Amino acid sequence: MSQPNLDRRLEHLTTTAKEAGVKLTHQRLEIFREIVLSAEHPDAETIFRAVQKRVPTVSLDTVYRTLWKLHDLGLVTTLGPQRDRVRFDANLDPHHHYICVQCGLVRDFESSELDGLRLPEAVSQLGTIMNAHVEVRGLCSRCQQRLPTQTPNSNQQSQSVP
Amino acid sequence: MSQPNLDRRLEHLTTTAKEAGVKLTHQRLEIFREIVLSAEHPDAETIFRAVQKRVPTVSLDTVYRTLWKLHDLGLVTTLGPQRDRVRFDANLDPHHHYICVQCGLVRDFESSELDGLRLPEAVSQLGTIMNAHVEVRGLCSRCQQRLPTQTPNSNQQSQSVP
DNA sequence: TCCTACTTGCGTATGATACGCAACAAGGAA
DNA sequence: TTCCTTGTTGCGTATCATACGCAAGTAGGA
Repeated sequence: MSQPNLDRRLEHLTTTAKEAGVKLTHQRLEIFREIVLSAEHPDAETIFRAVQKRVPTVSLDTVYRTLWKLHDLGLVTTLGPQRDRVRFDANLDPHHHYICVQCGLVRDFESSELDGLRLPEAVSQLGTIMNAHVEVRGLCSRCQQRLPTQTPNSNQQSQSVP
Repeated sequence: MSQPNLDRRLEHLTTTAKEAGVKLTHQRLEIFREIVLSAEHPDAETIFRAVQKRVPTVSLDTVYRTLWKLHDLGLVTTLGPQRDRVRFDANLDPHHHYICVQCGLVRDFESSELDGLRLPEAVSQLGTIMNAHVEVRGLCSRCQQRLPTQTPNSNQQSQSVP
Protein backbone atom coordinates (compact mmCIF):
# COMPACT_ATOMS: atom_id res chain seq x y z
CA MET A 1 0.00 0.00 0.00
CA SER A 2 1.27 3.45 -0.94
CA GLN A 3 1.91 6.23 1.55
CA PRO A 4 -1.00 8.48 0.45
CA ASN A 5 -3.26 5.45 0.67
CA LEU A 6 -2.10 4.69 4.16
CA ASP A 7 -2.68 8.30 5.12
CA ARG A 8 -6.18 8.11 3.77
CA ARG A 9 -6.84 4.95 5.77
CA LEU A 10 -5.45 6.48 8.93
CA GLU A 11 -7.65 9.50 8.43
CA HIS A 12 -10.61 7.23 8.01
CA LEU A 13 -9.67 5.45 11.20
CA THR A 14 -9.44 8.75 13.07
CA THR A 15 -12.82 9.92 11.88
CA THR A 16 -14.54 6.63 12.58
CA ALA A 17 -12.98 6.33 16.02
CA LYS A 18 -14.01 9.81 17.00
CA GLU A 19 -17.56 9.24 15.86
CA ALA A 20 -17.76 6.05 17.88
CA GLY A 21 -16.14 7.52 20.98
CA VAL A 22 -13.26 5.12 20.66
CA LYS A 23 -9.86 6.23 21.83
CA LEU A 24 -6.90 6.15 19.50
CA THR A 25 -4.12 4.68 21.52
CA HIS A 26 -0.58 4.15 20.35
CA GLN A 27 -1.20 0.41 20.27
CA ARG A 28 -4.29 0.72 18.12
CA LEU A 29 -2.54 2.96 15.64
CA GLU A 30 0.33 0.53 15.29
CA ILE A 31 -1.92 -2.47 14.97
CA PHE A 32 -3.98 -0.76 12.32
CA ARG A 33 -0.90 0.35 10.40
CA GLU A 34 0.43 -3.16 10.51
CA ILE A 35 -2.66 -4.78 9.09
CA VAL A 36 -3.21 -2.11 6.49
CA LEU A 37 0.36 -2.30 5.26
CA SER A 38 0.37 -6.08 5.08
CA ALA A 39 -0.78 -7.92 1.99
CA GLU A 40 -0.73 -11.19 3.86
CA HIS A 41 -4.04 -11.15 5.69
CA PRO A 42 -2.10 -11.82 8.86
CA ASP A 43 -3.62 -13.47 11.89
CA ALA A 44 -3.57 -11.99 15.38
CA GLU A 45 -0.36 -13.73 16.37
CA THR A 46 1.50 -12.44 13.31
CA ILE A 47 0.30 -8.91 13.85
CA PHE A 48 1.29 -9.19 17.47
CA ARG A 49 4.86 -10.14 16.62
CA ALA A 50 5.17 -7.33 14.10
CA VAL A 51 3.76 -4.67 16.38
CA GLN A 52 5.86 -5.92 19.26
CA LYS A 53 9.00 -4.81 17.44
CA ARG A 54 7.88 -1.21 17.67
CA VAL A 55 5.81 -1.41 20.87
CA PRO A 56 7.60 -4.00 22.98
CA THR A 57 5.10 -3.86 25.81
CA VAL A 58 2.03 -4.58 23.70
CA SER A 59 0.14 -7.70 24.73
CA LEU A 60 -1.35 -10.35 22.52
CA ASP A 61 -4.67 -9.80 24.18
CA THR A 62 -4.69 -6.17 23.16
CA VAL A 63 -4.08 -7.21 19.59
CA TYR A 64 -7.09 -9.51 19.69
CA ARG A 65 -9.29 -6.89 21.27
CA THR A 66 -8.14 -4.22 18.87
CA LEU A 67 -8.72 -6.40 15.84
CA TRP A 68 -12.30 -7.14 16.83
CA LYS A 69 -12.78 -3.50 17.70
CA LEU A 70 -11.62 -2.50 14.24
CA HIS A 71 -13.88 -5.19 12.88
CA ASP A 72 -16.84 -3.78 14.79
CA LEU A 73 -16.02 -0.34 13.44
CA GLY A 74 -16.11 -1.75 9.95
CA LEU A 75 -12.45 -1.03 9.33
CA VAL A 76 -11.36 -4.60 8.74
CA THR A 77 -13.12 -7.84 7.85
CA THR A 78 -12.26 -11.48 8.32
CA LEU A 79 -11.67 -14.28 5.89
CA GLY A 80 -13.77 -17.38 5.84
CA PRO A 81 -16.46 -18.16 8.39
CA GLN A 82 -16.47 -15.65 11.18
CA ARG A 83 -15.08 -16.19 14.68
CA ASP A 84 -15.70 -19.83 14.06
CA ARG A 85 -14.24 -23.24 13.90
CA VAL A 86 -13.42 -25.07 10.73
CA ARG A 87 -16.50 -26.55 9.13
CA PHE A 88 -16.73 -29.58 6.88
CA ASP A 89 -18.49 -29.89 3.59
CA ALA A 90 -19.45 -33.12 1.94
CA ASN A 91 -20.85 -31.53 -1.19
CA LEU A 92 -18.36 -32.18 -3.95
CA ASP A 93 -20.49 -30.83 -6.77
CA PRO A 94 -19.72 -27.33 -7.97
CA HIS A 95 -21.51 -24.95 -5.67
CA HIS A 96 -21.26 -21.66 -3.86
CA HIS A 97 -21.78 -20.47 -0.32
CA TYR A 98 -24.13 -18.16 1.45
CA ILE A 99 -22.87 -17.33 4.95
CA CYS A 100 -24.85 -15.57 7.65
CA VAL A 101 -22.59 -13.11 9.42
CA GLN A 102 -24.74 -13.32 12.54
CA CYS A 103 -25.25 -17.00 13.29
CA GLY A 104 -22.68 -18.55 10.99
CA LEU A 105 -25.26 -20.50 9.03
CA VAL A 106 -23.89 -21.68 5.71
CA ARG A 107 -26.05 -22.66 2.79
CA ASP A 108 -25.00 -23.88 -0.61
CA PHE A 109 -26.47 -22.53 -3.75
CA GLU A 110 -25.94 -23.52 -7.33
CA SER A 111 -25.51 -21.51 -10.45
CA SER A 112 -24.13 -22.81 -13.68
CA GLU A 113 -23.47 -19.22 -14.65
CA LEU A 114 -21.20 -18.75 -11.66
CA ASP A 115 -19.58 -22.15 -12.07
CA GLY A 116 -18.06 -21.04 -15.33
CA LEU A 117 -16.42 -17.92 -13.96
CA ARG A 118 -13.59 -16.57 -16.02
CA LEU A 119 -10.75 -15.62 -13.71
CA PRO A 120 -8.36 -12.82 -14.61
CA GLU A 121 -4.90 -13.64 -15.97
CA ALA A 122 -3.30 -12.38 -12.79
CA VAL A 123 -4.71 -15.26 -10.79
CA SER A 124 -2.95 -17.98 -12.70
CA GLN A 125 0.33 -16.25 -11.97
CA LEU A 126 -0.20 -16.78 -8.27
CA GLY A 127 -0.22 -20.55 -8.63
CA THR A 128 -2.31 -23.44 -9.84
CA ILE A 129 -6.06 -23.16 -9.76
CA MET A 130 -7.84 -26.07 -8.15
CA ASN A 131 -11.24 -24.51 -7.91
CA ALA A 132 -13.12 -21.27 -7.59
CA HIS A 133 -16.38 -20.48 -5.92
CA VAL A 134 -18.43 -17.53 -4.82
CA GLU A 135 -18.92 -16.66 -1.20
CA VAL A 136 -21.88 -14.48 -0.35
CA ARG A 137 -22.32 -12.89 3.04
CA GLY A 138 -25.44 -11.48 4.56
CA LEU A 139 -27.95 -11.79 7.35
CA CYS A 140 -30.09 -14.89 7.01
CA SER A 141 -33.84 -14.49 7.17
CA ARG A 142 -34.03 -16.17 10.55
CA CYS A 143 -31.58 -13.73 12.10
CA GLN A 144 -33.36 -10.85 10.44
CA GLN A 145 -36.56 -11.83 12.20
CA ARG A 146 -34.87 -12.31 15.52
CA LEU A 147 -33.40 -8.83 15.47
CA PRO A 148 -35.83 -6.69 17.46
CA THR A 149 -36.49 -3.12 16.34
CA GLN A 150 -32.80 -2.58 16.73
CA THR A 151 -30.53 -0.29 14.82
CA PRO A 152 -28.85 -2.33 12.13
CA ASN A 153 -25.52 -1.59 13.71
CA SER A 154 -23.63 -2.75 16.79
CA ASN A 155 -22.10 -5.99 15.68
CA GLN A 156 -22.77 -6.58 12.02
CA GLN A 157 -20.69 -4.69 9.58
CA SER A 158 -22.26 -3.44 6.44
CA GLN A 159 -19.32 -2.67 4.26
CA SER A 160 -17.72 -4.59 1.51
CA VAL A 161 -15.68 -7.68 0.94
CA PRO A 162 -14.11 -10.28 3.26
CA MET B 1 -29.93 -35.48 0.22
CA SER B 2 -32.03 -38.26 -1.27
CA GLN B 3 -31.63 -41.95 -0.48
CA PRO B 4 -30.24 -42.99 -3.87
CA ASN B 5 -27.79 -40.12 -3.63
CA LEU B 6 -26.70 -41.24 -0.21
CA ASP B 7 -26.26 -44.77 -1.50
CA ARG B 8 -24.13 -43.48 -4.31
CA ARG B 9 -21.97 -41.55 -1.88
CA LEU B 10 -21.59 -44.54 0.41
CA GLU B 11 -20.56 -46.64 -2.53
CA HIS B 12 -18.00 -44.02 -3.46
CA LEU B 13 -16.73 -44.08 0.09
CA THR B 14 -16.40 -47.86 0.00
CA THR B 15 -14.49 -47.83 -3.25
CA THR B 16 -12.18 -45.04 -2.22
CA ALA B 17 -11.51 -46.57 1.16
CA LYS B 18 -10.66 -49.92 -0.30
CA GLU B 19 -8.31 -48.38 -2.81
CA ALA B 20 -6.52 -46.48 -0.08
CA GLY B 21 -6.36 -49.46 2.28
CA VAL B 22 -8.51 -47.62 4.78
CA LYS B 23 -10.82 -49.63 6.97
CA LEU B 24 -14.51 -48.91 7.05
CA THR B 25 -15.40 -48.95 10.69
CA HIS B 26 -18.86 -48.47 12.12
CA GLN B 27 -17.81 -45.05 13.41
CA ARG B 28 -16.54 -43.90 10.06
CA LEU B 29 -19.70 -44.96 8.30
CA GLU B 30 -21.86 -43.09 10.76
CA ILE B 31 -19.71 -39.98 10.65
CA PHE B 32 -19.76 -39.97 6.89
CA ARG B 33 -23.53 -40.50 6.78
CA GLU B 34 -23.99 -37.66 9.18
CA ILE B 35 -22.01 -35.14 7.20
CA VAL B 36 -23.43 -36.22 3.87
CA LEU B 37 -27.00 -35.98 5.11
CA SER B 38 -26.50 -32.58 6.70
CA ALA B 39 -26.99 -29.38 4.75
CA GLU B 40 -25.47 -27.36 7.55
CA HIS B 41 -21.75 -27.78 6.98
CA PRO B 42 -21.47 -28.95 10.57
CA ASP B 43 -18.30 -28.69 12.57
CA ALA B 44 -16.65 -31.61 14.34
CA GLU B 45 -18.44 -30.99 17.62
CA THR B 46 -21.86 -30.98 15.94
CA ILE B 47 -21.13 -34.15 14.04
CA PHE B 48 -19.88 -35.71 17.23
CA ARG B 49 -23.12 -35.01 19.08
CA ALA B 50 -25.22 -36.34 16.22
CA VAL B 51 -23.23 -39.52 15.81
CA GLN B 52 -23.13 -40.06 19.53
CA LYS B 53 -26.87 -40.65 19.52
CA ARG B 54 -26.39 -43.75 17.43
CA VAL B 55 -22.90 -44.74 18.57
CA PRO B 56 -22.78 -43.71 22.22
CA THR B 57 -19.19 -44.76 22.73
CA VAL B 58 -17.75 -42.73 19.87
CA SER B 59 -15.13 -40.21 20.92
CA LEU B 60 -14.73 -36.65 19.77
CA ASP B 61 -11.19 -37.41 18.83
CA THR B 62 -12.30 -40.13 16.45
CA VAL B 63 -14.63 -37.65 14.80
CA TYR B 64 -11.76 -35.25 14.22
CA ARG B 65 -9.51 -37.96 12.89
CA THR B 66 -12.20 -39.36 10.66
CA LEU B 67 -13.07 -35.97 9.22
CA TRP B 68 -9.48 -35.25 8.26
CA LYS B 69 -9.17 -38.76 6.95
CA LEU B 70 -12.21 -38.22 4.73
CA HIS B 71 -10.69 -34.93 3.76
CA ASP B 72 -7.42 -36.60 2.78
CA LEU B 73 -9.38 -39.10 0.74
CA GLY B 74 -11.01 -36.24 -1.09
CA LEU B 75 -14.47 -37.12 0.18
CA VAL B 76 -15.13 -33.88 2.01
CA THR B 77 -13.66 -30.38 1.88
CA THR B 78 -13.53 -27.54 4.36
CA LEU B 79 -14.92 -24.04 4.29
CA GLY B 80 -12.76 -20.99 4.54
CA PRO B 81 -9.03 -21.08 5.16
CA GLN B 82 -7.84 -24.56 5.90
CA ARG B 83 -6.94 -25.92 9.34
CA ASP B 84 -6.24 -22.37 10.23
CA ARG B 85 -7.03 -19.53 12.54
CA VAL B 86 -9.18 -16.62 11.64
CA ARG B 87 -7.35 -14.13 9.49
CA PHE B 88 -7.95 -10.42 9.21
CA ASP B 89 -8.29 -8.38 6.08
CA ALA B 90 -7.94 -4.63 5.91
CA ASN B 91 -8.79 -4.36 2.25
CA LEU B 92 -12.27 -2.88 2.01
CA ASP B 93 -12.26 -2.42 -1.73
CA PRO B 94 -14.08 -5.03 -3.77
CA HIS B 95 -11.67 -7.87 -4.25
CA HIS B 96 -11.36 -11.62 -4.38
CA HIS B 97 -9.16 -14.21 -2.76
CA TYR B 98 -6.61 -16.68 -3.89
CA ILE B 99 -5.81 -19.22 -1.17
CA CYS B 100 -2.96 -21.70 -1.22
CA VAL B 101 -4.18 -25.01 0.13
CA GLN B 102 -0.67 -25.95 1.16
CA CYS B 103 0.74 -23.02 3.09
CA GLY B 104 -2.40 -20.99 3.67
CA LEU B 105 -1.12 -17.99 1.79
CA VAL B 106 -3.90 -15.63 0.80
CA ARG B 107 -3.61 -13.08 -1.98
CA ASP B 108 -6.18 -10.62 -3.17
CA PHE B 109 -6.92 -10.11 -6.80
CA GLU B 110 -9.19 -7.67 -8.52
CA SER B 111 -11.59 -8.06 -11.37
CA SER B 112 -14.31 -5.65 -12.23
CA GLU B 113 -15.92 -8.46 -14.21
CA LEU B 114 -16.19 -10.59 -11.09
CA ASP B 115 -17.24 -7.66 -8.91
CA GLY B 116 -20.47 -7.37 -10.82
CA LEU B 117 -21.50 -10.98 -10.39
CA ARG B 118 -25.16 -11.64 -10.86
CA LEU B 119 -26.35 -13.96 -8.13
CA PRO B 120 -29.23 -16.34 -8.70
CA GLU B 121 -32.69 -15.52 -7.36
CA ALA B 122 -32.43 -18.32 -4.81
CA VAL B 123 -29.72 -16.52 -2.91
CA SER B 124 -31.80 -13.52 -1.99
CA GLN B 125 -34.35 -15.87 -0.47
CA LEU B 126 -31.78 -17.02 2.05
CA GLY B 127 -31.39 -13.55 3.52
CA THR B 128 -29.90 -10.16 2.85
CA ILE B 129 -26.83 -9.90 0.69
CA MET B 130 -24.05 -7.82 2.15
CA ASN B 131 -21.37 -8.77 -0.30
CA ALA B 132 -20.15 -11.48 -2.62
CA HIS B 133 -16.68 -12.43 -3.63
CA VAL B 134 -14.84 -15.22 -5.37
CA GLU B 135 -12.56 -17.57 -3.52
CA VAL B 136 -9.99 -19.42 -5.58
CA ARG B 137 -7.98 -22.30 -4.21
CA GLY B 138 -4.82 -23.75 -5.55
CA LEU B 139 -1.17 -24.40 -4.89
CA CYS B 140 0.87 -21.20 -4.89
CA SER B 141 3.97 -21.04 -7.04
CA ARG B 142 6.26 -21.11 -4.05
CA CYS B 143 4.72 -24.32 -2.73
CA GLN B 144 4.86 -25.82 -6.21
CA GLN B 145 8.59 -25.28 -6.30
CA ARG B 146 9.10 -26.65 -2.85
CA LEU B 147 7.35 -29.88 -3.69
CA PRO B 148 10.13 -32.30 -4.65
CA THR B 149 9.53 -34.79 -7.44
CA GLN B 150 6.63 -36.02 -5.42
CA THR B 151 3.38 -37.50 -6.58
CA PRO B 152 0.80 -34.71 -6.57
CA ASN B 153 -1.18 -36.64 -4.03
CA SER B 154 -0.91 -37.33 -0.31
CA ASN B 155 -2.29 -34.23 1.30
CA GLN B 156 -3.73 -31.94 -1.33
CA GLN B 157 -7.08 -32.73 -2.72
CA SER B 158 -7.76 -32.08 -6.32
CA GLN B 159 -11.49 -32.27 -6.53
CA SER B 160 -14.06 -29.55 -6.60
CA VAL B 161 -15.48 -26.87 -4.39
CA PRO B 162 -14.99 -25.89 -0.72
C1' DT C 1 -4.14 20.77 34.03
C1' DC C 2 -7.55 17.75 35.65
C1' DC C 3 -11.06 13.88 35.37
C1' DT C 4 -13.20 10.14 33.89
C1' DA C 5 -14.35 6.70 30.84
C1' DC C 6 -12.17 3.80 27.94
C1' DT C 7 -7.87 0.75 27.55
C1' DT C 8 -4.13 -1.95 28.65
C1' DG C 9 -1.38 -5.88 30.52
C1' DC C 10 -1.39 -9.65 33.19
C1' DG C 11 -2.79 -13.86 35.08
C1' DT C 12 -5.75 -17.20 34.10
C1' DA C 13 -9.86 -19.57 32.11
C1' DT C 14 -12.05 -21.67 28.26
C1' DG C 15 -12.62 -24.16 24.21
C1' DA C 16 -11.04 -26.48 20.03
C1' DT C 17 -7.95 -29.75 18.37
C1' DA C 18 -4.18 -33.22 18.43
C1' DC C 19 -1.05 -36.82 20.22
C1' DG C 20 0.72 -41.33 22.62
C1' DC C 21 -0.48 -45.60 23.96
C1' DA C 22 -2.77 -49.84 24.94
C1' DA C 23 -6.97 -52.28 23.84
C1' DC C 24 -9.63 -53.45 19.85
C1' DA C 25 -11.71 -54.70 15.37
C1' DA C 26 -11.85 -54.89 9.99
C1' DG C 27 -11.01 -57.78 6.49
C1' DG C 28 -7.81 -60.68 3.92
C1' DA C 29 -5.45 -65.28 4.54
C1' DA C 30 -5.63 -69.95 5.88
C1' DT D 1 -15.19 -69.89 9.84
C1' DT D 2 -11.15 -68.82 12.50
C1' DC D 3 -6.98 -66.47 12.79
C1' DC D 4 -3.65 -62.72 12.12
C1' DT D 5 -1.99 -58.35 10.91
C1' DT D 6 -2.47 -53.74 10.64
C1' DG D 7 -5.14 -49.84 10.84
C1' DT D 8 -8.38 -47.73 14.49
C1' DT D 9 -10.44 -46.41 18.64
C1' DG D 10 -10.97 -44.25 23.30
C1' DC D 11 -8.87 -42.22 26.82
C1' DG D 12 -6.02 -39.19 29.27
C1' DT D 13 -3.62 -35.39 28.50
C1' DA D 14 -1.04 -31.77 25.92
C1' DT D 15 -1.15 -27.77 23.07
C1' DC D 16 -2.67 -23.79 21.00
C1' DA D 17 -5.76 -19.94 19.99
C1' DT D 18 -8.69 -16.86 22.11
C1' DA D 19 -11.25 -14.39 25.82
C1' DC D 20 -12.28 -12.56 30.44
C1' DG D 21 -11.70 -10.01 35.18
C1' DC D 22 -9.33 -6.72 37.45
C1' DA D 23 -6.26 -3.11 38.85
C1' DA D 24 -3.20 0.28 36.86
C1' DG D 25 -2.73 3.47 33.05
C1' DT D 26 -3.82 7.00 29.54
C1' DA D 27 -6.50 9.61 25.79
C1' DG D 28 -8.80 13.53 25.18
C1' DG D 29 -12.59 16.63 26.38
C1' DA D 30 -13.76 20.04 30.21
